[in-house]
Amino acid sequence: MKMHTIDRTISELASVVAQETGLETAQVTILAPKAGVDADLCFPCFALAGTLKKSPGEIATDLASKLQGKLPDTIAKAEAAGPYLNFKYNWPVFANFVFGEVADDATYGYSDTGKGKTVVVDLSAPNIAKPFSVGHLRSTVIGDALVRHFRAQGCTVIGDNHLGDWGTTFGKMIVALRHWGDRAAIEKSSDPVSELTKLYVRFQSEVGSKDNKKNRHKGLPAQGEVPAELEATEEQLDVTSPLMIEARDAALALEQDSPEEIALWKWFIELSLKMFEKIYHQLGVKFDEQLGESAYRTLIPETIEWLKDSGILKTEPDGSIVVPLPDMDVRDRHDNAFETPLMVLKTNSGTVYETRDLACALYREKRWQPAKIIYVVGSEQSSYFDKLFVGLKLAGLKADLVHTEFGMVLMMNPASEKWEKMSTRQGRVVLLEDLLSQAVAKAREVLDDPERHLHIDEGSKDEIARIIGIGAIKFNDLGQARQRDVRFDWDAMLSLNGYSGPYLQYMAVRAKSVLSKAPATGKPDVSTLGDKEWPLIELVARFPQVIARVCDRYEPHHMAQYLYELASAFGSYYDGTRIIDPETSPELQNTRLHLVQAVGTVLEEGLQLLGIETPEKM
RNA sequence: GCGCCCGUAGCUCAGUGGAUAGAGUAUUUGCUUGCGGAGCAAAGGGUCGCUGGUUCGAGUCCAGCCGGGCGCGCCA
Repeated sequence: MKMHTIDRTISELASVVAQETGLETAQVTILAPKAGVDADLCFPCFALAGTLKKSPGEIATDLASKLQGKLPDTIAKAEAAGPYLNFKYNWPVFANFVFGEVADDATYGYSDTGKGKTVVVDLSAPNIAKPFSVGHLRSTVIGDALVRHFRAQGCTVIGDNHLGDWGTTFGKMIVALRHWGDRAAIEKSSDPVSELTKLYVRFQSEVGSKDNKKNRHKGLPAQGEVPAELEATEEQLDVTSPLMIEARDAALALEQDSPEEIALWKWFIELSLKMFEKIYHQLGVKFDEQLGESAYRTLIPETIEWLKDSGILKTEPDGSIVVPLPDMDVRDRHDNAFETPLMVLKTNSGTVYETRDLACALYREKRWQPAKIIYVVGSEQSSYFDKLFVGLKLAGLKADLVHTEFGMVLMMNPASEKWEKMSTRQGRVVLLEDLLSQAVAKAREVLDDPERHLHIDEGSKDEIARIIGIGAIKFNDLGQARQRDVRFDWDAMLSLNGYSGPYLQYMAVRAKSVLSKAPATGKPDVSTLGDKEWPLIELVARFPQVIARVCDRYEPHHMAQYLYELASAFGSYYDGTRIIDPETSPELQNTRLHLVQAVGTVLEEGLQLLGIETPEKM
């Protein structure tokens, strides 16, 4: 198995420390010291005090002398600093290995730890006939970054855009179109999808709410006195209203392949896909599969059989079929009992989201035998996924199931002065199209600024502005931990400075610019380097660990943070050190150019892993 | 009511049970005869929501409160 210098160093250190202390190698944790500490790696000795009956300080001193002569080639010395055993790199040796790795390999940082494993990433998943929301943008951007990172670990990755193209929604759409719609007018409209959305919204408000279920525990008034902002949300629909019954029947007709309903459904899809493709093109995101929920409907009978054979199905008195989780003594990942069953078939024997997700998982298992299926879906669905995963495990699915949940996008409500969910009805909403085009326009403004005297020809400005603007938006999302709710802020979203995509792109472009004036040649001579360069070498060496960490925790923001640290260190170095300088020795200049190349490579590669492109100039 | 997520600088956020809690932004001040200033250097700014507990050691783990968000069968 391929092992990078930094991992090899740490594992060799752990092994010699283990030998001297009697610990298992796995128990020895070699850490990176805090910033400001004069050491490169360390081993805290506190935990040994009990078993060795000595103070941590004594242990550290003892170990420092015992390890003399047994240290890895990349470590120059071990010394005690209070209760810590600190290690310092043998920089020239360490740097030589790192330079070798960056140069010899077109894919520095990649590993083969995931070789032979298939990972399915379920991402993006916009809904047909609805706007492409900012929430789906999050899923797209985070999912795409995960796809790329797992690929870098050697996994076979299937990025699957699980389109929301089936279900009762389409019954609602069909009913709405029949009652209030005009097909020809929609076709002619400049934005057909938003016309469809209007029909959907009208359906929701016509049906209205029944018992204001959502607020039943909060002591708010019931129907008739419901505050306007709580009206007609998805959860409050009166499921017994005539329109709802008509919609469920239309959805059932669709499931039974009724030609009229199928034709309308196909038309909705056609209109929506046109819009989606435009967005994906602009974002630079591609999928390996784009199977919507509808793709799994032929598998429904087989799925029901599968569940039945596992003996976990139960028919309820109302005729619906469920997996009765509360009766089965199963627990969710937090060890909580379930309160409601997993719905499999509705009273009218139609399918629900759950049915199609069960079928989908079965399909994926059969087709790819994945080691993991990763669902990149908002955190509001986490208890749903708890149920689904338990159902799938009960039925015998082998793959590890992971819900990489992310927070929702909140907007400031000026009335309440609180961060709240976006609301179309209150006009407190940001359309994705506006977001993307404003970001690109802002980048373009900078490119057109005459004071910057950039040497960029007009013809390539559009593409560069797209790369920068989209980079800003993607980084804004990927730069922070995904679990948190995102507070939408135009300034932060469009920021081109500081902790931002364009800053990283800018540093990568600067590195390229230096190299275009003086390319690195031959081999670096690390004996010429000094204290100014070692921190950059150390950062470059850490890159493989960061990729592993992102995959380990499904958290792309670790890559974002690392790249910022690297870019920032390079920025300082660049400012304080003249790289192309006739007064430095040719060996030193050339070695520095190799360093610039290594930094540039990692920046560009790291951005690539986040799905962010690097322009040639900016 | 039950469950999950979140609470760290004015604002937006990082933070592997380990050494003096860090960035961006905003504010203030410097830096360009130079490889690109979308930059660099520096200053000020903290009761890590509160109270207990576990631990040699807690922003991090546990419990209970407080505050915000989300969810709790035939929507997706």
